[in-house]
Amino acid sequence: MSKRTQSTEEYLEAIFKLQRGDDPVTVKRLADELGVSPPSVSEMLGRLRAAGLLPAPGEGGIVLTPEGEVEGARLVRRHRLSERFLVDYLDMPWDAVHDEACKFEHVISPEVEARLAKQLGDPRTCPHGHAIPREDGELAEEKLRPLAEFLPGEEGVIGCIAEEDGELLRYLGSLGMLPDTPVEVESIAPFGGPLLVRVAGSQYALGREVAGKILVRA
Amino acid sequence: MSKRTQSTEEYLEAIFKLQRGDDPVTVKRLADELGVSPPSVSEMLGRLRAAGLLPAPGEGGIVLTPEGEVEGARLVRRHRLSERFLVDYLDMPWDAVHDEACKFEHVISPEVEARLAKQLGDPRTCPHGHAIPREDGELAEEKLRPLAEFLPGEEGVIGCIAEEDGELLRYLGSLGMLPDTPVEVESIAPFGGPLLVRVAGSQYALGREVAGKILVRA
DNA sequence: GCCGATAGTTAGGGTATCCTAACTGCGAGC
DNA sequence: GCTCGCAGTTAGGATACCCTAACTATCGGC
Repeated sequence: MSKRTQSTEEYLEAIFKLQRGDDPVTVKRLADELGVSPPSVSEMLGRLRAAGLLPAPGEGGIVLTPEGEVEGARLVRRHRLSERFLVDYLDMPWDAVHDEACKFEHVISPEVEARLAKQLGDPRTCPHGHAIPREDGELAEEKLRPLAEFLPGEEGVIGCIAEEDGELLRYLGSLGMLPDTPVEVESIAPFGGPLLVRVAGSQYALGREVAGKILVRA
Repeated sequence: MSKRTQSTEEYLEAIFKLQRGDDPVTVKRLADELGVSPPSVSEMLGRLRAAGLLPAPGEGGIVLTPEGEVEGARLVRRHRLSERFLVDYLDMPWDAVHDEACKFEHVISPEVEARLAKQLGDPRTCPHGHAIPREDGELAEEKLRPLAEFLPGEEGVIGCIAEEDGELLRYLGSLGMLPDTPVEVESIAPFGGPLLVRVAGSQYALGREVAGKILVRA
């Protein structure tokens, strides 16, 4: 009733994360997210339904049951705690920890999870700024706006980076654009051109694409 | 050429460990060690041979190739480093860490391994006293004698406990019989009876079975 | 020198996971 | 209102595990 395979956990987590977005969760999106084929997803959804993690047969789209929700949150919690651990204790660069944490999240028992959280000082966010769900699955989300939507003159504080790709994180890190850093949009070039932003006294030109990944507390 | 499944790694590690004993490694012993059936072992041995971790087809019994040897040592290293981490950083009891470490050892990358070792102060042994192989696979083993072979009046210092069962470890822990603790055999009851040992000023009666699991530096 | 026990392998299945190819079914546009 | 395209499922197959049952082969006695 409770030992999930690693694969099962990966699907659970992916559904949980997609579910928090605005768009409905589809087979296609899951397949893309997990890098598998649509039939593989269909098949696994069947197993998840059988396990009571998704509502039984026909209806309601792909939405986790309360049980699935809790387990998904738990996995996200372990993932983000692992990232914090890798950065805070092992001193790894923030752009390298996502992939490692993907493996760790599946081997952390409740006991280890609890001790790890305590030892890390019960962190509220991962190194990329995402909130860490609580043990009971509660996830306090702030409403954030992509920097790309800011108007010239607006300012805010970086909340999180909506991207786990190491390349981008390395780039942003080199600019000092980490969570909790104040930013201001100074001007925006027309025709989809770059944004001129000011960070810690320096000025940088950011493409719209990149600016869309930077979520800011207004 | 280099991504092993978890199962493969478990076999590798088991062969590595059995290989350091005096008896030859057999299908039967592996099956017992891993809790699987002999045919499953045969099958996996075929895969290990195909992967170059065991010598090719017919000859030489079950002995790892140099490559297999290094990978096996590496897994043992990760396992024991994990145990140290769980005890030293997360404060877990020494009798609970083996099972957790069995899971961790498969998700630790070379990068994480190196940082973990450094952060823990490059420990030489696991919490149960077993030597931790070096990165290159070198494993410095001391020659130890089971306490059960000691004669009355002999003394020594506990080297390691040859058992990962939590029950026994909990018991020994409660007696203060941890690695690096001095012990003396005071007398031995005849007819396979218990040994009377002195540890840190207290006297305990240990069954032969238990005393055989306590390996001591003479 | 044959006999039974034991180790090991072969044969035949089962599950979980993945894939590609082919089919279904629904809505958008003309 | 028909058709094309895309999402999703079904069908069929592969691989890595694991198992039990049955066969082989080998070794210690007598």
